Amino acid sequence: MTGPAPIRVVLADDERMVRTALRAILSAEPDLEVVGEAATGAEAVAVVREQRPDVVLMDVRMPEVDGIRATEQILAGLAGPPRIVVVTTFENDSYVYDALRVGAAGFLLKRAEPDALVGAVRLVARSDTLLFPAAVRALAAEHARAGRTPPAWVGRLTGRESEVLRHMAGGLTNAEIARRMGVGAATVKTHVASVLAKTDARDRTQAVIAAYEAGFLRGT
Amino acid sequence: MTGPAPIRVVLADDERMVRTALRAILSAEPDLEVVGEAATGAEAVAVVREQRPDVVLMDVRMPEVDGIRATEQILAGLAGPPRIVVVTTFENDSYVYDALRVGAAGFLLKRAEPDALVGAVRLVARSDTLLFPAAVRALAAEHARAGRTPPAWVGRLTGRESEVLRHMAGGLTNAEIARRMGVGAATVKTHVASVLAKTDARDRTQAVIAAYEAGFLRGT
DNA sequence: ATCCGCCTCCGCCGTGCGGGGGAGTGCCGG
DNA sequence: CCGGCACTCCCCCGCACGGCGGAGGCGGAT
Repeated sequence: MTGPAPIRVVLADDERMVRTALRAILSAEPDLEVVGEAATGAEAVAVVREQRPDVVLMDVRMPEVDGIRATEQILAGLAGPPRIVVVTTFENDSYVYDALRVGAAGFLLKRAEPDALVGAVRLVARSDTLLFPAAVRALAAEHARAGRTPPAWVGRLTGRESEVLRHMAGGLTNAEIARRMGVGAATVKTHVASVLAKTDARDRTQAVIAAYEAGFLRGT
Repeated sequence: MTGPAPIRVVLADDERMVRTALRAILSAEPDLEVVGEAATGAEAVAVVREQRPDVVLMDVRMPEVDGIRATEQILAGLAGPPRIVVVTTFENDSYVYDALRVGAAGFLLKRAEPDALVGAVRLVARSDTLLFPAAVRALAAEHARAGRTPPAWVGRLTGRESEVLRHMAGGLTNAEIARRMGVGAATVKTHVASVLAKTDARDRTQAVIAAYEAGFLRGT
């Protein structure tokens, strides 16, 4: 039942006390083994390169090279890179996005229960699962807001009108749109007028704003 | 050491075989207890209301009421709602965003290892941790793209110019901006001209586009 | 003391833009 | 068969817009 090969973990945090605490928590588990520690980002990269751990617990705030950059370097430079769990103190830390961007496997709060910590380490070591706290909900909520119900006018636009609106949002003048669409300038004016009416805009600027707000330009 | 109260789990999936498999996996763990099953979203809501579980494993695709809507209803209607882990088959499922939006505590793939599954259940039951597969990386990457390096001109704008650009992006005419800022129309024209020059735009529409593209309106 | 950036304003001028009409063509569906 | 819709194009008009040049005050930096 017990895997003979323990999960090898490296700790990266500038505060010695935090490292000690983490080590104490993880060492209590028979299937976890702390194989290295680092106090700076640069050190973390070196230790990981040397120890080849399965999981890295990486603090975001560290002198010289921060945890994000260190994560980036580790994942970029190694063949079989470890799973990196970014650790931070505050929930509304904007680092979550950075952590995700650079390919961190997870994101944990320092205030998390020890149980959650060891559980997280086991999880990222064994599967392609990411761990994220409530902050991610904010991200998702924002995304949901951006992709919310498109206004009714989007569906009412005819093919030509949509095309014209797209060109308007590209910053083209009526004459340029006419040239690109192979029609007369007067025709474009008609379409623009229709777009303005349907978007309830009084000028092309407001129409373009409406297009952006509605996420009308998705699919570029 | 062992908590006497097991984690109560409800399974919601339209395929009987999946439910059986999940039940088998979870029942093998002494600290987990499957207290109910549901084959539709509506059923899931009813079962949860009755059983008050700690965790719900919710399939996204279900007849009548899908898992997302069911999650929404459960979290909206109950006082002490359970943690809901949304389960799906495919990784690039757009449901991740929906799951996050409606407040699901986690997101798991059916192809995940049994170990990961039980680990996930324990984790969401005990802590405020979210579980997400690689699909979230795409979300983050998109967010990173949207929040990429702001163009140089953003920093070059003076206070007044920024204010004017913000109003332009609000769809106001020069006269309206002048009124709102308590200055003369000529002054606004000057600022607009500066903005156009710095944003390399030839008209206000292009300037507004630049503002949107640069994420200049963040903080609204 | 000097310079420079920012903010404030003033004119003039050309034009792209938007509002208001009208009008002809095809196509689809009742 | 005819009405409705989308697409095409035309006219005129008023004006907000943007380009140009100029000017004065005010504060911080050198």
